[in-house]
Amino acid sequence: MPVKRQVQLVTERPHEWSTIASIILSDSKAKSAGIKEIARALGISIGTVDRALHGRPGVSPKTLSKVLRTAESLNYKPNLAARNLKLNRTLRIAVHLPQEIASFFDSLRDGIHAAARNSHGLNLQLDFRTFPRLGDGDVELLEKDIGRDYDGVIVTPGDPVTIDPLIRRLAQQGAAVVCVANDAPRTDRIAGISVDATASGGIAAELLARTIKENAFVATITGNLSTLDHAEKLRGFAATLATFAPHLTLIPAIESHERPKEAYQATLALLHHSPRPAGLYISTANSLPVLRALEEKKLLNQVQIITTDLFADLISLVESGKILATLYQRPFTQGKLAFEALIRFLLDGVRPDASVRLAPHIVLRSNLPLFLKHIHQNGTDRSAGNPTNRLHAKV
Amino acid sequence: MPVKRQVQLVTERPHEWSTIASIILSDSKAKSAGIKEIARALGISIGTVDRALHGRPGVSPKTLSKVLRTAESLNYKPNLAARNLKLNRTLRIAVHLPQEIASFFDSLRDGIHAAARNSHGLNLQLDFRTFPRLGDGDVELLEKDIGRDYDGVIVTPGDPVTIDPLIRRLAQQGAAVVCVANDAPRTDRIAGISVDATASGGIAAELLARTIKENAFVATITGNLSTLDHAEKLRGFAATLATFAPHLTLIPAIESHERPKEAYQATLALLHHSPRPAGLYISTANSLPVLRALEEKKLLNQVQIITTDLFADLISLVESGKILATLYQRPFTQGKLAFEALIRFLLDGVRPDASVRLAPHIVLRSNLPLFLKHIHQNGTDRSAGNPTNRLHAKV
DNA sequence: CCCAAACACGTGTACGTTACCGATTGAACT
DNA sequence: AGTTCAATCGGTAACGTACACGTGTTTGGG
Repeated sequence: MPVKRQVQLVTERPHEWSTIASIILSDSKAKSAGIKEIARALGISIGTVDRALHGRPGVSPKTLSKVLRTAESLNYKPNLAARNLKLNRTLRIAVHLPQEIASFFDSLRDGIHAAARNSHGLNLQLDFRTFPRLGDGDVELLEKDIGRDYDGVIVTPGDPVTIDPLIRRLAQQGAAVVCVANDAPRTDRIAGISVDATASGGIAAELLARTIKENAFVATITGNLSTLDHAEKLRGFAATLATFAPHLTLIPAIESHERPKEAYQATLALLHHSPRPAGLYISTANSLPVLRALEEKKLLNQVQIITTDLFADLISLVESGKILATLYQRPFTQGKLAFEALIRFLLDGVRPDASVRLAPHIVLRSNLPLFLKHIHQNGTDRSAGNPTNRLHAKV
Repeated sequence: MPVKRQVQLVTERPHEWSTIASIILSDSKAKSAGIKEIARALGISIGTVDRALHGRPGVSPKTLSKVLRTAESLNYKPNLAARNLKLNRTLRIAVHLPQEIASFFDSLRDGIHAAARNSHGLNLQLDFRTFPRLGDGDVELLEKDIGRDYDGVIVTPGDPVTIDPLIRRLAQQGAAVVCVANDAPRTDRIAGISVDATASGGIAAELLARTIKENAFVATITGNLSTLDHAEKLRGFAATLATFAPHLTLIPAIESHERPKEAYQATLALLHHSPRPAGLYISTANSLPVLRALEEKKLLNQVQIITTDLFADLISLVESGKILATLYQRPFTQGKLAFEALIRFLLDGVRPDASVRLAPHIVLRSNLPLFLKHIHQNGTDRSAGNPTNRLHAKV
């Protein structure tokens, strides 16, 4: 059963909790006392102390202040184990992620699992919901969970027009919503965890600028400029280019709309541009059609390429130097941070930073091996190996 | 009071715990039962069930197997809150870190704090020990803690000759030791968390190789080649250079022994090398004397520089492009991971990977802003602001 | 002045688990 | 047969907290 009321109560009285938090982390010299000790110290009953500490009615102002004072002086620290036992709260959390781009979202799920594993001593119910892809089935699935009284929801918002109202309804209903991999800033979500898209574009531009020394053209291939993430990447790219790389000229962005064929043909068209671009920034994870076109034209070694994210097919291209760098968006970390922020809010009432922007990892040939252990192989191994093994492998 | 016996017991019987872990993370459909339900189902007492589940003596083999079977079928999941309440275990953990290089180790401490904050529902005692610098006071401090019966110790090992025996004694005594920032592989530490030094060197070489196009010399300035970390960085640097950058020639490494004056003068001497090196990799965090020498000779813009770590004085140099990149060793993450691994071992008996090698962050001009929030200002603000604020600011 | 309402506070129970003390059994030995 | 003793198991207190409920005290209005 969910614990709405309790959670809200906690949220309403943050001062008590922040005090407690600091006490927990304080020096070990101070022995922490329980509710019983402070009752005995004041010669009153533990019931009164309990009411006073929780701001419940039925306690006179004098005793209230006395209790609070001696609680402070005795270094009162609530025994969370006892509290959890008594309340028998089980946090219910739903996770809505797409199936598509498995290399990304499987790692993200792993990150959530890893964080959940670390939350000892509280029993939680984690419901993973999977829909085919962003914009395809996500709305229906999320709608179903609205009435289910979840304590928290982790979600990757796709189209703001359809998803934002749902998030607002969830929040209004009392659920804490954390966005991951993409943000929905115009909603009541308590946090959005994602990679800093502007910085991603900036890094791509800086790397190209440092690699290409002569005057040249550079191009970008993106997914969909209507999504915030892709637009910001492009803005960051263009801005850094304009500021620090006057010798590079930017060709207008090409949208692939995440369709392989369109990406492939747009790339072929791009290569006919005169003069041919010397650098290329592919800001969507769907880079394979683009790379295939380049390969067929034997231009993989002529054009400096920056890609996005990391998956099996990219590895050899980075190893061989055909890709200058790829910007890894750290899905594992994103999932872990999202879960931690959610739990911390639900349990301690601490509001996380509204938007957490991670630094993408710059994957080069020389540090590539460090990232391979995070990479999922092709989807087929999903059934092989028992769950325990998979979890333990991802420490 | 420490919980040695309990912990060891758990470690001896990992099968039970891994089963439980998988149950916790399993689908929500399966309702989890308590010790009471399984006792009732078998018509025996909860005392017997408890003994059976924990492998304690006094249970006949038949009932033992019966209990284990029905525990499995009923999806038994121990209520950790109740367990913690009853046992009233308080984990005692000591953290031994140097004072020096505050920008690094303060962040590391913050990471430990952040992870500790996330461990809800268990009361732990965190004792931070601080000594002046590696090799100066660390041995004495660690020796004092050997008899104190800690459950776990996080330590940055300096000189293996003096520290390794202490770690061995700690481990033999029952404490779980996690090394951080530097490893002590020839001991019984359960894990070592650090940045992949070989990759760091490789990245530095690759960045220089991609930036410097013509035939040239490159140099390295390191701290102390006798420490594993610095030696590995240099090996990685030389290896990548040899493999991928035939146009760059490596000047023999210069050791600063972490002494500013020595570093300064060695740099001046280096700049008289003919031809003057076009690239420089400073693999120690003590890069300021080197940079000062370069500045005085007006060569900051002539030489491509890769530094190590990130602190206040480096920021403007990265911003202005005088430093090509700095390799950030992510102390916050190191501390967080070290603590998480330790807790997971103590509570669940899960042995972490013996050595975790993090990927360093490549900090360029374009992604520098993303890292500034982790950077501590100059030491003076340490006293300002109450602890609560500092903790909450570092979400 | 009295009764009741409002208020202040104490008491008791339950949460699930562990640790401990007895109770019961059965076998071995005197 | 009586005694001892180990093996096996049941029963229960206690961990610290939350909350419902009961008791005692003050207040206010008729």
